[in-house]
Amino acid sequence: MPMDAPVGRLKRRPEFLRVAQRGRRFAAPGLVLQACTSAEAGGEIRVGLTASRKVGGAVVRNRARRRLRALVRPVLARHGAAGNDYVLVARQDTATRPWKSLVEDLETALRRLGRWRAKDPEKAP
RNA sequence: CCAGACGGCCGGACGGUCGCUGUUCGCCGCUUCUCCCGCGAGGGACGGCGGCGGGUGGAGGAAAGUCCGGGCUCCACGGGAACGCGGUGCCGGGUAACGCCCGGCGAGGGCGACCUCAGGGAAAGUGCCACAGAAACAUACCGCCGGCCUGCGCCCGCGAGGGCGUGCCGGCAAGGGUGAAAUGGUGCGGUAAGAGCGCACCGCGCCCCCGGCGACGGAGGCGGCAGGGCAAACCCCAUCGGGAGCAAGACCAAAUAGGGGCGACACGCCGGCGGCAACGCCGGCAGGCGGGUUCCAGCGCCGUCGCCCGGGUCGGUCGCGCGAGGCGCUCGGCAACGGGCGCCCCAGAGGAAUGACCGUCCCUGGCCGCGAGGCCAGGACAGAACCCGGCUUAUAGGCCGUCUGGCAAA
RNA sequence: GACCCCGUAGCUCAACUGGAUAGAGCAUCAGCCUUCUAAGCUGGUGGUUGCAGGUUCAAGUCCUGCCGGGGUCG
Repeated sequence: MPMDAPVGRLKRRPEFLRVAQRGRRFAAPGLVLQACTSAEAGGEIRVGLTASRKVGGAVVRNRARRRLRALVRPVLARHGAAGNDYVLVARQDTATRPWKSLVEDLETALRRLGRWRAKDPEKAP
């Protein structure tokens, strides 16, 4: 069983701004990932979710944010490097994109930002 | 069967794997205050927090727009009235209340079922009615008629006389023309020409009677028209309204700064003010502290430490889910709605949960196939933020009931 | 949560107290000028006045309900 990192939440506006300004970002078709090393995070990883009004009405925004949250446990907590703050930004296609594509979007985003963690934890030091 | 009118209802269904959250039960761990037992170490009770497991609940008919009406909370206010401002406006009911709903009246539209609209006052006053037109609320452009008449001019005629134009005085408002609108409409009589001048019918106003709680409807008589439109122009009349809003409001309460109290230690000099005094306040000097060190000058600060109190910010808790509550039956009422009885508890988040993914089924469309069927798309409008009653707006598709007009059959 | 303001030609703005073909500048089109272009001159096109109802003889203007922008306060 892979070791899932404990997941914290980003809630306040300064935390989002810090990740946006000091971190790296990668834009996939279904989502945008921003990542930033964080001393406050410690051994866990912290995640923030964002869906702006550009994405759609309240219903569409809620759906996009819920799908992004559903991505956190099976992908980000399992494969994301600990000690980082992540921000997942919803795009216009987030609510309608096929689920498999959305998973691949997040995986390639983690790889491109150098935050990919191997699936098998026993081989890691 | 076709076309249509009105009213009501639903707002995909089932299953699986992972999650979030409220509540409840059990077990485990930690634990402040309070209470109980114990000399004590400690144990227990009620709670609180965390974890695990089980049960159970978890977006809408519009949750939306914020257009009205309330509950609730705080503020203001002795009561009432007047003024101002804002809303509402046929009548009668319903309701906690409403600008909402129901039933009825009136006007307009539709073959019809039905739909749409709305108070009174223009004789309380002010104002506006462009252009056109003579004139828009007071009048006469063209016109019609009479008189002066033997006026004047022209023409016709042998003549008597006649015609046309024109001047003055007077009568009329029928016709023409303008306009959205021109002083009731149609017909007959009447007249020099006309006119409600007279008459009949219709309209209008007043009076009276009948029906109705009423808006109003109907019948009769009288008056002869008593005098245009706009009050979603100002206004008058009637009636309603104190202001703010859950970020209301209440409670708990870090760090820092500042305020107050108590205790310990420290506490010089001069001047002024108050006071009997203890003493307090102010100003100056001295003193102490502040730059890596020393001196001088300048600047800033002024008892020090400890404990406590109150206000208050971040933060947290409550407000916050039993209510003008749902569902069923029944009674009264044409209905809106109300009464009675029984059953039920039905979201409470906090950057913000109520879901993510997969499968089967159900609709709709396209393609393939002779066919059974298969494949691929799509399934509306839209997300609670203190809560109710309405209104308005958005909405794929479907279901039910009543009624109207046709066609066909019996 | 409580409010306010604005929507007029492709763009920027007018239209008095309701009054009749909704104006102006830039842009655009055509012509003149020039060897050509620009500038200049002349003329033209271009509007469901955000939408739907209502009041009125008449609505960009008044009333009601929507739609879309922008802004204020706590």
